[in-house]
Amino acid sequence: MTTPTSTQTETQTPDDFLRLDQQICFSLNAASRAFGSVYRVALKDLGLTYPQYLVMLLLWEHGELPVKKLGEHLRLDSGTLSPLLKRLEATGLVRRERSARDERSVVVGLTDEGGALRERALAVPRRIAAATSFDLDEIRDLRARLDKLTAALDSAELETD
Amino acid sequence: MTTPTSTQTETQTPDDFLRLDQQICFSLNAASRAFGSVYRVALKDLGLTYPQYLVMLLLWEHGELPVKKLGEHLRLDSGTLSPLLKRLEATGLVRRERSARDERSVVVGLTDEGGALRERALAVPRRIAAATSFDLDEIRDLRARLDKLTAALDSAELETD
DNA sequence: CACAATTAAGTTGTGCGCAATCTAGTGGCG
DNA sequence: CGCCACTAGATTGCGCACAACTTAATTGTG
Repeated sequence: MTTPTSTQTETQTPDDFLRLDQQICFSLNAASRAFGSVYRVALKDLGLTYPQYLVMLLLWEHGELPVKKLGEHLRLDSGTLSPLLKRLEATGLVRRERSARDERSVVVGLTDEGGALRERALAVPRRIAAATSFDLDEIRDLRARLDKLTAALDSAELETD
Repeated sequence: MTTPTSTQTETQTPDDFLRLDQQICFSLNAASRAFGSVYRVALKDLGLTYPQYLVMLLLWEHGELPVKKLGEHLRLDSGTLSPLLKRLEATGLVRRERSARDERSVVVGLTDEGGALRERALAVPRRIAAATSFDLDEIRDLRARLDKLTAALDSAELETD
């Protein structure tokens, strides 16, 4: 067993801190991956992965966006987006062209096929919502907490400490 | 802009469902990745990635475990664990040997170096906790909700539907 | 005991996430 | 104009997550 000998003094590091701290990030991770499995099934007949689906959501909403903007919305850099977009282009859902105004920028838009896929994607959210068995208020509340947590982590990262 | 023409009838799929549903899983994902960045920094001088750190936590707590048990605790299969453990073995923190009782099983244990690393790891939780700026109750509550969500997603997945 | 079904790890292949680096275009500013 | 800092994307390399498959050991059942 090797039961930790909880020192329990006023200062830091009581022995089982090494379990407590694991909790929140691990739970987060586990939930995220569990969602992944559910989305994987729901998105299978659309031929999309979850990150690809997120890109398509943005394009369905905004019509077209430069890679930079996609990255800002999704918190992803070009190292992740470039190959992902290349795959979406290869499957014919997306079109990429360099902006005329700024030759550095690449604008991503929908092909007809990509636009048409939206119809079939409308069934996805309901399937996901059913799988969570959370009501909308619960979801909203949880989301708010998570966003607050993310913001805290982001700003903590900036500090040199 | 292409503002969706919210149909708003009684049935499902009001148009912007395609944004709402993104929310919870995306927030989850974002929080998980934000944690990843913070852990990456905190674990850097230990020479561990976050998943490797989780394995070490289990070994520090339990002494040694078969790969199967590690996978159950972490929700990971051998496809992920085998190469990860091989890397930990290569850096000298971990020892792997086939069980004598069941030759199929591989038991993972700590080397002296791996055991010694625990001392330095004790500083990690505090750094992480500081970065979240959440108090313990908040953490506990959030964790409970996430675990409930994960359980719901897991059981939903089993249903053939 | 023999042999099929099950189980534990490992392997292979794909895609994501991210750091680090590279390329090329843009925008100052003297 | 010429040079330099900056910016947008792409590329490379590594590790994780997971599906699908392989190999080898074990268990159960006739």
